[in-house]
Amino acid sequence: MRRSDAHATGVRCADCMLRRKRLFRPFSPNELVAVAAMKQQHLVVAAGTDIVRSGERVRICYTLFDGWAARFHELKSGARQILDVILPGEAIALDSALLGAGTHSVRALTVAALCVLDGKQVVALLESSPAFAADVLRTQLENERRTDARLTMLGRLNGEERVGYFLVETFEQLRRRGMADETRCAFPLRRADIADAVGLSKVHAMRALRALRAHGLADISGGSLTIANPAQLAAHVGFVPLPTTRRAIL
Amino acid sequence: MRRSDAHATGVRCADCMLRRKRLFRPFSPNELVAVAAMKQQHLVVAAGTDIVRSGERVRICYTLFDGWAARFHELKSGARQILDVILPGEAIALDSALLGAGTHSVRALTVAALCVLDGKQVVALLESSPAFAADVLRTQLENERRTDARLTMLGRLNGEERVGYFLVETFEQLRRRGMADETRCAFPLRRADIADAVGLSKVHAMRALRALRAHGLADISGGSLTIANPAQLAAHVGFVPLPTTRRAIL
DNA sequence: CGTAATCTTGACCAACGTCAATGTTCGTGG
DNA sequence: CCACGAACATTGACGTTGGTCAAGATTACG
Repeated sequence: MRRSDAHATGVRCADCMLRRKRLFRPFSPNELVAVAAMKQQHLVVAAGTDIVRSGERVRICYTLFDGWAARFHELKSGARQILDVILPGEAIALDSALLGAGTHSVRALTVAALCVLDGKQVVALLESSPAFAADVLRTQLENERRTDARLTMLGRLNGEERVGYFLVETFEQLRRRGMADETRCAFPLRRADIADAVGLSKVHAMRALRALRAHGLADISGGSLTIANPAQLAAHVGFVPLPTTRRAIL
Repeated sequence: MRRSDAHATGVRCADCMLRRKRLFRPFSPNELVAVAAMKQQHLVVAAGTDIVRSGERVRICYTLFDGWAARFHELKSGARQILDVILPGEAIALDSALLGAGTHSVRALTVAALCVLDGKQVVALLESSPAFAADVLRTQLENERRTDARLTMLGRLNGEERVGYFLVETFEQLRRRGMADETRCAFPLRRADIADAVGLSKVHAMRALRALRAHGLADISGGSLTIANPAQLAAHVGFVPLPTTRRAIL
């Protein structure tokens, strides 16, 4: 990461508002101590900063504290595939702490605040606290279910449906974090990001957006997304929200 | 599952040849005892049998002992997306033991032998043995990396590349299990299965296969797959084998 | 106020899906 | 051993979806 883009601030884990959200698993006092101990610093990076670069072997992982980021692959051809959007409370690069050099990159989509965690201590906590390890596994299995659904979206839906799916799915994730109201949320992604997430060219992603707008299903303008009837859009594209489980947060 | 398709046989975990493979993590004696205890039966099911059906809430999971299976989603439209191919040693429905009712189905592609495990005991082992839980997490994170690569394949490769990718990826998985020689392996999938795995129609999957054959990259005939030069095909489609890690096996 | 980035659209071409017909394989019963 | 049917494989023809190129409009920002 380009440290020039970063500066440190301070927030105590015990005071962290994120942990209080219903979406996340409450922490035992011991675990909170362990997590606070492994937290090395609090970083703020500019939009566009690469937080993690594929292939780098760094024994560090992160929790996204504030802002948006995207996990992605970049092909030799220059094409990019966004694997998923990372929202506050999600772990970043947990895999590289356990498996070594990562296979994906992560880029901040907005100004982003990160908690920096020492990978070795994360592994140590996982290997010493079975309840915690089991909860992280549960969270990871839930991620797999979300990814399975995205595979199906990419393999089996047409352009308009893919974009619609991506929008409701993201909207739902925001809603669970209290970052969206009934029909509206912030949406900082550019058209090219949407295209890279749903496997379309930028031009065709545009057309899909136009069609969704024409059908009264979704509209992006001025950096915010409006979905008049989320349930209807979900039904239209076959999105089924996963049952809420309390996610592990580092 | 249709029990009529199934019958019981017996194989002891301690004698299991699968566990001896380098691909899998060796077991501590205690863990082996715990796993042997949670193993309820050994089943053999016919090709085509649904081992797990999406939405079913069964507190049971499986280890595929022998044969091939596929994890898939089925849309209301009747379209099917194969999420991945399951080979011997892989866990089936582990997610439903930890998260409840599954979101995917699993179907046997060949005659398949399964170890049936009691979900509650699996969870108990995970929550009591931190080293084991961490290893299962590692395995799951590795699965995520494989799935990430598949997302990229679906989103960014053309038909011929997608089929080629699917073939080498599967070939590599077989090779690691000692189920393939240098250029050849069994390949029991039908054309429709390939199409459902790579997000193409059956007709177009056929054309992609024809192109791969014409280019001397891959050939399927008589139930077996030949890849003259796996490294070349891998390079052609951008497949990068993951570093081998010892996978947890239940 | 000007420059660069992004958004938006039209025109045209390639990739992919659908329909439909024919060939091939394999299992079953005679 | 052969006859038959069912499932699967293969291919052509044609329509639709999505990619590419290129240009103009709009926005963000110094």
